[in-house]
Amino acid sequence: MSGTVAEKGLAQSSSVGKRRQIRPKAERRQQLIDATIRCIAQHGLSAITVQMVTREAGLSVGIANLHFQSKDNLLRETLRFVAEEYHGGQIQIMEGAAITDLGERLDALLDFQLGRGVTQRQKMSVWFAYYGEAGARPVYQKIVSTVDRLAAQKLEALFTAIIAEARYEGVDAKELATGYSALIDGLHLGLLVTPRELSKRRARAVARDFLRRAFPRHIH
Amino acid sequence: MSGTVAEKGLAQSSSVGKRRQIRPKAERRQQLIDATIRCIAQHGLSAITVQMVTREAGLSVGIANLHFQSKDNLLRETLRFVAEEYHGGQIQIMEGAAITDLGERLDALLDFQLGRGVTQRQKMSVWFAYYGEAGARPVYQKIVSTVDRLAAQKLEALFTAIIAEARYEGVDAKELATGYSALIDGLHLGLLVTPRELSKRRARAVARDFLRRAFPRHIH
DNA sequence: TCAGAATGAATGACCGTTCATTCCTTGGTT
DNA sequence: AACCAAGGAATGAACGGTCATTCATTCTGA
Repeated sequence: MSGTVAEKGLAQSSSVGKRRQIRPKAERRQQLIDATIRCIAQHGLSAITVQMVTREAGLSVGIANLHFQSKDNLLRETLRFVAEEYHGGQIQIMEGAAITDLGERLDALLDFQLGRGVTQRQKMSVWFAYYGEAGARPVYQKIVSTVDRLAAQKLEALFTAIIAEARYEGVDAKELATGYSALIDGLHLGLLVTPRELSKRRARAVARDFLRRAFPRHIH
Repeated sequence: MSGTVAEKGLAQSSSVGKRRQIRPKAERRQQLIDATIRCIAQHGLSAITVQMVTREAGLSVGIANLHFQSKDNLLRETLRFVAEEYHGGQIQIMEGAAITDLGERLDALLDFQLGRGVTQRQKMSVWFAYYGEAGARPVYQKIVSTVDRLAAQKLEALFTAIIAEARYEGVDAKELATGYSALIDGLHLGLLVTPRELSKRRARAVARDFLRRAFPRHIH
């Protein structure tokens, strides 16, 4: 078990090399945020400790307060990172010039939202851990709703374009966008809490079904 | 401020009457569970302490361990209570003999799921606080998925009956039930995290729209 | 050589849990 | 009716453990 290879284990967690390294501030911050994400996924937001996070990052305790001033701030910045990553990915798809066909764009969005990257237990755990605290912590609420609003606007714009293109009738883009977003959130929750009942495959089918019902001429 | 009236404030939290009272075990347990719900909603699951809960209940610290053995167990039992309350309400509507018309039954279900009782910030906060920890705590996952499965079966049965009644075609009851449940969960999340963006009225409209699209002859 | 990044033992605050003690409540006795 | 134990529900000071944070010290890299 004592390998002479593998100097840096998964994210330098169990490095035997004791030699102290000096790295740029931005890099250390990201390193700590990544470790925080892994810890939240494994132990939950309520069980997390600074010792746990810094050990996971392969660094000393004091480093957390050196770069983030407080544990509270580290958690806030971690949420900001996760939120921007998720919503940034969505917006990239919705604004990207690579795809011109609106139906394909919808497909790409669904693939992203229920694909490998996002639906890892790790990511979803973190996501909902913060949602759970949002009711009691206005700061979290604000971070999430800021990025959320932007993504919601882009989605509504996409739906509006689709409706115009195929002249769908009796469909309200805004209401549909709200429904679709809620559906995706609910499916993520299902994947997290009842993975036995809901497979990724089925989640995709359910979301696709929702879109097909709304835009039959775009989704097959 | 020193009222001679109002002996029992909101749930005996700030009672000046120091006189010790002895009450049946079941009543004390419920009293503590109620206080726990209020505390989770206000401070979040990760900030909760036994002192906080027992003070909210207007009792002494030791009482929590007397009736629940440990804080962990108190939290578990609180989740069980909330989960059974919510799913019990749903099942009552879906099994109740009072309503015979299937469309009305659907309406009643939607009213319950997005109505006053369930969509209080308090209830939703608690609900998602536990969901947030479910990724890291198998016990929570199990409690939720147990009651969830039963409700999902009843919902699927209701949808199957509706489909049979009006001979809807190209609709899968199971898939639709999964989608509807996810939609409701997602809307609850929206009401909790972005109440500015999503009003209860709009949440109802969105859910109703989903049902109308699936069962046009039952929902108007 | 030295600015400042990184360390980790030390500190004080707070948490869950315990249990010796207090004091209702009940039901049997006078 | 009045009284009195006995049983056990309720209390809260005390305890051991853990946590976030600090800062004197060490060490690195330019």
